[in-house]
Amino acid sequence: MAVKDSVTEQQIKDAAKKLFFKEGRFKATTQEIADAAGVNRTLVNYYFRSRDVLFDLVLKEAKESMTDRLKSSAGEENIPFRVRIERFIDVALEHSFTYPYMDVYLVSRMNDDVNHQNDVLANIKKNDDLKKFLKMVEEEMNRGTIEKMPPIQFLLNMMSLLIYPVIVQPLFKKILQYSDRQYQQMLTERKAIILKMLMK
Amino acid sequence: MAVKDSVTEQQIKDAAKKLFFKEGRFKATTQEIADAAGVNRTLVNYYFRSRDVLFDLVLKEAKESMTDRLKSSAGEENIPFRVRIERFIDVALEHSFTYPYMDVYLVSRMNDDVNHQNDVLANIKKNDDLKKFLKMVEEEMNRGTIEKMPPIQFLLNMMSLLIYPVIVQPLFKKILQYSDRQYQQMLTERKAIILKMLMK
DNA sequence: TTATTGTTTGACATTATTGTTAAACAAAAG
DNA sequence: CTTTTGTTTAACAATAATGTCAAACAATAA
Repeated sequence: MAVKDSVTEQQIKDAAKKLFFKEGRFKATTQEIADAAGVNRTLVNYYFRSRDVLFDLVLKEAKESMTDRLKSSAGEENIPFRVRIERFIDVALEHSFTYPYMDVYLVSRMNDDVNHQNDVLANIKKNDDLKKFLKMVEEEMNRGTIEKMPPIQFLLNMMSLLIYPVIVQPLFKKILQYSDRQYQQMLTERKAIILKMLMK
Repeated sequence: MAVKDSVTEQQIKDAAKKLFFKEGRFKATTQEIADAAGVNRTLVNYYFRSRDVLFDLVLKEAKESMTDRLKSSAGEENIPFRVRIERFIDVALEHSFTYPYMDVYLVSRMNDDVNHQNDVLANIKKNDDLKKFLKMVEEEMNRGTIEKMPPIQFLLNMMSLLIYPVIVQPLFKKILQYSDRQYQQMLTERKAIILKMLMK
């Protein structure tokens, strides 16, 4: 038995994630992924059976990463709502610096999946954290610290303000002639702006 | 000479647009496009030389459609800023009902292009309407009707609040168990909400 | 040492899709 | 009527990527 155990398997998955989420190379072939992992191409088939299985696995982990981020804002502790939102913004920004292309990968693939009846989306609905968060939002509206509206609209606003600028990063960087550094700086500036827009 | 002139060419382009922007089938093959247009597959090559030429053409038109929408808000007429924003929201919402997948197609393709050094993005920067719009935003901030911030952040906020919910439509429809009709309804409700968030 | 087990590799088969070409076709012009 | 021009078609070639398989390999267990 080799010492490596399943190091190779992890290397392949990590290489795929790096290509997708850090470099935005969504059309990477198995050959390119194998090269990035420094292994033979057929090992992708050996460990994951098929390209699609690997891709769906990576997509699943991206999806989980997203719900985890929401969890960080809806978590159990008894902290003020404003702090929750701040925490969510911090987590989301930090995440977008590490994986600038994950969100756009998600929306692209979700779209494909709806057409291809994959069930990657299937188990999303049973999301208790979402319900919990929406309930907190409603309470906060009754308390008067945020504008009254259907709670789902508050969630949409928050996600929009945070994630859209990350998704359109390639486009806007070109339009504004910003460097990576400058764009990140601008995203960071958004924390205060977003907070002001969300809270009264 | 055939009576049809270049009807076929238009049929193919329209079929591609329909598949991409209305149905979200971004991975459509030339065969599928030809089928949707009701013509022989090789006519795609006859009229457009290659698949990529057709795809880039369609992308270019989508890009123009986007800048046109911005123009509708930065246009010459001397109308109040608030009305401009209202008009932009109306145009954007209407557009999203007709072509629900155009925005996500844009961000997906932009991303590919950055990696593939296509120059579809090349001529975007010379966008006078953008500058004009940002200038108006700045004036409005001095007038005190909108919160002070770097004007580009105002633009980002507006685009985010409008377009993100359209981009994540497939995902959110699933999560919320909404029908097309319900989701559209929710998007329409956003007009008042977005206006309130953008203007003091 | 030699089985055994899991891993890695290269050669090959398969598949899917695009692009090319020459011939058939249709309609108007000469 | 036949020539010309542009359009359409089917057959074929080229390409690129995935997936399979048997053999080679490495390391431990027997």
